[in-house]
Amino acid sequence: MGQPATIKDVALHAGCGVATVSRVLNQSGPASAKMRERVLAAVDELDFQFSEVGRSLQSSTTRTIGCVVPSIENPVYANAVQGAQEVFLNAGYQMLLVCTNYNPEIETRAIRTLIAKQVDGILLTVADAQNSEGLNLIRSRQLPHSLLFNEAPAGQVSWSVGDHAAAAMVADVFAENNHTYTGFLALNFLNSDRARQRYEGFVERCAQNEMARPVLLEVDDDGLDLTAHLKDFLDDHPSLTGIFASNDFLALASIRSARKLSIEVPQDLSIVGFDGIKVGQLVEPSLATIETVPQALGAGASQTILSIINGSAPPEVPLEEKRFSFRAGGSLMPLAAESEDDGKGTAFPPSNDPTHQKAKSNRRDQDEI
Amino acid sequence: MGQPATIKDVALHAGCGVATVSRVLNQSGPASAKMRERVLAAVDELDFQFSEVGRSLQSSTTRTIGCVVPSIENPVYANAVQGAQEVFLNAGYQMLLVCTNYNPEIETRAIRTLIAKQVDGILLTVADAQNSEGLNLIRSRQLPHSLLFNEAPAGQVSWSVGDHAAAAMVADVFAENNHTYTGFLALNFLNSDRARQRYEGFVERCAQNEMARPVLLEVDDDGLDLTAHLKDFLDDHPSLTGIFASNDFLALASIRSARKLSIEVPQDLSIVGFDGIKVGQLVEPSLATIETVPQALGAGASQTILSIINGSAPPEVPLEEKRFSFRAGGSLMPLAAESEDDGKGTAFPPSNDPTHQKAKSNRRDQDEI
DNA sequence: ACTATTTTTGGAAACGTTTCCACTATTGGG
DNA sequence: CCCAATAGTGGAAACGTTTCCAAAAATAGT
Repeated sequence: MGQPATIKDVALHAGCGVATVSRVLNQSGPASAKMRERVLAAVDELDFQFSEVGRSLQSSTTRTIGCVVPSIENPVYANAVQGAQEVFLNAGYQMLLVCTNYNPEIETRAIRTLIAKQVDGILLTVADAQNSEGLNLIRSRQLPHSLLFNEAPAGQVSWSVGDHAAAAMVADVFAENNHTYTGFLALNFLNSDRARQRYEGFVERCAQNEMARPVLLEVDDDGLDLTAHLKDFLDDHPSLTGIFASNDFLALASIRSARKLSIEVPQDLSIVGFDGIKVGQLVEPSLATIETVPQALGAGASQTILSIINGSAPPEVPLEEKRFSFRAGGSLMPLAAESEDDGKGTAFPPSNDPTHQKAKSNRRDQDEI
Repeated sequence: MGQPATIKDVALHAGCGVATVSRVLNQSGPASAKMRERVLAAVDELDFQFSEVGRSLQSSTTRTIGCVVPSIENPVYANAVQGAQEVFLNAGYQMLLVCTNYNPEIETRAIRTLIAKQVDGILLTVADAQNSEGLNLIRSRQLPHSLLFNEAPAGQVSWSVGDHAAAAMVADVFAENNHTYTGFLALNFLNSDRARQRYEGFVERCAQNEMARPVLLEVDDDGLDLTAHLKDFLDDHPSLTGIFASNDFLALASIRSARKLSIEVPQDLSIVGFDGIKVGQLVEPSLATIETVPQALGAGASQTILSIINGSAPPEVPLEEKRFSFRAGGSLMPLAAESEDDGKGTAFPPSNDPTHQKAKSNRRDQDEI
């Protein structure tokens, strides 16, 4: 058995024309019982399976979707990709995955190749949605696509967390807990429009809350040795009481580094993360963070692509409050109010805010231990 | 601009035959300077790109590799997939990814589709390597492939951790730390031959070390509420001093649950994980675990496939000691020796074992805090 | 200038499908 | 028993490439 059998082999074996084989197997036309019988027997005999390549050429459809993300080591993307691939698989599509490692060059090349492979659609997270060569290629070919995690430039759909608003919520949380001097810890600031949007949202809302302008600490490598950076940073800014880390790993690494520097979290320093990865709830202190729903976003974006393909109505992007929420945790501690009304009132979030209800119960959960 | 341009359009535009266009663009034959000029101009004009589908049909090669893994929510698989995809991308291959969710049925169907799509090779982690329908399909078609994380049945290559031996090493570590009564905490025992092999390796080596037979605690859901399970388990087996969790998440969840039950880790109960995920080092207590190198395994398995394809010598699977090592952590504590030589000698691993050197330094690292 | 060579060129087949269309059996009605 | 429908069948074109091969054009050698 050298080369895999083709439809011609089957036809020969069954003593009929290829058209008949096609009709029988696809049930796309009439066929007598005997013919059906013989064809099926031949198929069995030869272990025949259609070549999707031949089919694709003829139908100019590949039932394949491209998926371009920075990296799946980040559980946020991993979850999103998993959600997407599940939707695609159920719809009979396969997914070509490319990780760009936040490298715009790889991004562009990958998109080129995907187009050449004639994917039926592309799901993508680009480094910079405002300025992505690949995205332009996709647009100019009118290929069905959806952005994921990027805010869309114009009135286009995109399945993103709402980084700006989510970061603003963190500023609010800090404010409610009487933190005034905060820092923003960023990784990959240059190559990620997400990080920038979080920063902007945070800075803006801090200003509105009459807090000091957050100090930016940018780290470049993904290692775990934040200690030196953190030390310098805190030495330079001794009045800092809270740090907003642009993702949960960074937040956990900060907690670890702080511990090494004999800085207690949350007593000496509060830390809030972003993403809401699973382990954040398993650690001690548990991580206060913005909880997001990457799998849902991935699934939604996939459905958007599918509906563009088959012309049905695309799903609505959920409201922002469905896309993120604040998850309280032991890494954030209220500061004693230094003015205004009763200290306790502001120290704990008001109970009429559902978002914070969760926060509260979580905190109690912890105190039990 | 309706349909994308084909080579015929280019030929028409350039006023030449399609063969000439093909030659110019592929640099696969002679072409005069003027011709080259004209063709290139036409390509530019029409924004032409070759259709890989047409090419695939003609070359019976797709430059696509299938990748089948249980899930990429698990960082072990995510890392492996990432490593693999990088190797493939560098070699000019794209990767079709399917997550099976540990479901053998999806696994089989996915492999069928991949074969139909004429992938040039398949990288896969199956639920059960001894008994995988999909794997048989691949074998019978002699499709280049490599197993990942599964131990290969016969003398076939497979890039696996060496679960049996790694689990045995955990038994040794428990023994060295004077733990005699241990438990094995498993998730997905039924659907994963890896978990079973770890269990076997652990049980066997425990016997050799004259420890009690480990008690098996099987949990089914992936949630975080291990508390009830753990309580029942420890009530049933009060003499237990150590638990080997079949992955790090389970280990972290156990620590959390123990804390809720007012059981101190490691003072009252030692816990060892498996996989060596990044966060294990960020938490307190840090997680004692088997550290593995999933990315390297993914990359190696990919290279194996590539060399099968182009007939070059496949890379050697690294020795077991390169594939896993014990990483010490605060979640494991030596028990006071109840007999034999000086307590301290067995309490800490012997220093002539390189594996444990690392362990030791890690532990010191922690004590510093 | 005319042949012998070399360099360029384009037509056509092949890859594995689907589908249109024409053709051949089969059936039913008179 | 014959003709008109109808059901079943197969040939061929098309999808977008590459590549073989023959033809054409350019060059070189007398």
